[in-house]
Amino acid sequence: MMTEKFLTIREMCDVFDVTARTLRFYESKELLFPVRQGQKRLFTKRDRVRLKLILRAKRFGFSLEQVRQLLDLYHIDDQQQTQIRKTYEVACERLADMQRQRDELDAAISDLQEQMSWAEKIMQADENPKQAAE
Amino acid sequence: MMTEKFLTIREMCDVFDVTARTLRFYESKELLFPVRQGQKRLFTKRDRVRLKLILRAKRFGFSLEQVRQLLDLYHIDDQQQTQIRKTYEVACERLADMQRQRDELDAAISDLQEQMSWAEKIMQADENPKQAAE
DNA sequence: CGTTCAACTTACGTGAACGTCAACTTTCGT
DNA sequence: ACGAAAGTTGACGTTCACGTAAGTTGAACG
Repeated sequence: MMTEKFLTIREMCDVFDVTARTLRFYESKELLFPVRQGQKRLFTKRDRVRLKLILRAKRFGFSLEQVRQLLDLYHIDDQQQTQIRKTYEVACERLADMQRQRDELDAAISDLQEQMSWAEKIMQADENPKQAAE
Repeated sequence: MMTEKFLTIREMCDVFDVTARTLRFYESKELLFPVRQGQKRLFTKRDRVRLKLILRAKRFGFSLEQVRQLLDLYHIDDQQQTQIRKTYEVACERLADMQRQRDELDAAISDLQEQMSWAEKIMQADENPKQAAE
């Protein structure tokens, strides 16, 4: 049997460590588009790719609405060509956001490391007290 | 006149582009500690440094509570030495978080750039149509 | 001295992102 | 065939991070 084409909601929950509520909520917000087998949802490969991106982007502080716009870029083939340009522009902005964010993150990491090495010195002096008072 | 030691709430709002409500809210959550002149708040250099970090960290998707813990590292000198070790450990975890996040961000940027260059090709073909139908 | 204006406190309201509970239907194993 | 398990749709509750309005206080200005 080839790699199963669809996942049930429970399988999705296990794989991505989210609740069923979350998946239904994302569907209601048009972030995911599971197909139906009768009443049940079946999540496709595309949904899995999208969910991965959603969770990732969330960790960067993007709102679901921002994520939704971004996701449009990942299924252009489903869309009209006329939409591509607009989507592309949105992507440009998001990309710029992300690059700015990476720069800031680098700066923040450097700052924190500096503070930490400073703290290390303090702790050293505390472990090995020669003259506590100045 | 030396660089003014304190800023009023309004000046803070202008400098950092936040509302007064936000500043009071952050104070109530023990993220900022403006001194009082009578009833009025005066924000110190330290508050300004902290606020900058708060706003930055928020953009990375950290909650205010996470930020509060992080901030403790930046005013060790105010604290008891006994606190340093715990604070240091928290900082280690946050640092790891941030590094993981940077890696993911790099990956996300690459992904997006790839999608965009793909979109560029589509748009090229659309501008310069030789054979629209396959 | 009255008022204007900024800042303050208190408190209720709001949007985003789900959690949780109730009341079904569908499916599966024995 | 039937009861448990899994899935579904409402609908209301909750937490976070503020917004907003109402009423108070204090300094400043004509």
